[in-house]
Amino acid sequence: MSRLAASGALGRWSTMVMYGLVLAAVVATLKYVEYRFMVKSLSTEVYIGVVAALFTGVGLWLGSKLIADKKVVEVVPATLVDEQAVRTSGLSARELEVLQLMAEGLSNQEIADKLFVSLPTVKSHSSSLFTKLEVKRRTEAVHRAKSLRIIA
Amino acid sequence: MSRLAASGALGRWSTMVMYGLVLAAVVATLKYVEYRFMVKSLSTEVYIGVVAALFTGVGLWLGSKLIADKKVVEVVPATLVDEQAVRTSGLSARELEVLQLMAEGLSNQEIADKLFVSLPTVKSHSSSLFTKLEVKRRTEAVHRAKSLRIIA
DNA sequence: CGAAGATCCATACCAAAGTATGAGATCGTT
DNA sequence: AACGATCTCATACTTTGGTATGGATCTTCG
Repeated sequence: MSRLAASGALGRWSTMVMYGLVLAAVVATLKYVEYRFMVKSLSTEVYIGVVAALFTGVGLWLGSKLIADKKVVEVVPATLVDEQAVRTSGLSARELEVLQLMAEGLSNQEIADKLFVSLPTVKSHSSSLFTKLEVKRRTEAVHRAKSLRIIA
Repeated sequence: MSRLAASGALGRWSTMVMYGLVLAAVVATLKYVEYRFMVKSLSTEVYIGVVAALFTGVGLWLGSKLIADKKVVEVVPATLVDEQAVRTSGLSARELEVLQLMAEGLSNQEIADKLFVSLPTVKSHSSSLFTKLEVKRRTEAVHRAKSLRIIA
């Protein structure tokens, strides 16, 4: 939905046209005001101020149309893993696997079966994994890993 | 994090000041260019065009700073508890407390200390809690409770 | 009032988790 | 080739987790 909205909101082409038209309209309006009220000497600074304000608004509007939605698509998956954090954690591939299965509530024996290794091996991975995450228990490891976005 | 970024990114006050300074700088620059290159008649339209472009950029930038982050805070809280699920689970108040502390990685002893009860009491709550959630281990309980949105 | 559920605690016992130590095999890199 | 890291496994031991059983209050509700 967001992706469609982002790309479909405004084509590059029509955006440019609209843009030019708005600019022209602003200038025309200012000239008109100047003429209509016989104010010969509206200073350049005033023009610039008005235009600046107006186009800040335009930029804001454009931003909400083009950027906001895009940001959402970037942020929503933030509930997932942060590759950077995974690398920083220093966990090996195997340790990460064990950790993920732990998070799903599996016992060491079940993990061993699923990975086709022995129970001592899983315990070995567990211990080194706990050390790297600076925790003492599996539940703590899971909690920390989730808060660090190392696992989903 | 997002909340801090959203409110701390730009104070209303400093925003206005920056804004005025940028505007002043732009006008000054244009005047300088006009003087420096003896271009007496840079038309008002050119000024306006430049300023419009610049401040569209400013608006865009502001938008990305202020709007994007705001979107984030709207999206994130979607991951909370489902009161209905909590009631349906049949967990008592105390069992729920124990479960929540489990999810934070605390040991039974730590939970006992935090709730000012004995270790056997916590074990008692744990066991009945496991039965109600139909699990055998605390890690499994936490996993299930989270998927059911019984806990955050 | 009496039954039901919740909370609290205890003791005992078994299962699982975690630690310590050591060691063999593989692999990529210096 | 030598080194470090990873993966594997084992054995022994300690700690924590979980079950079973039972008992004591206390509250709520029909």
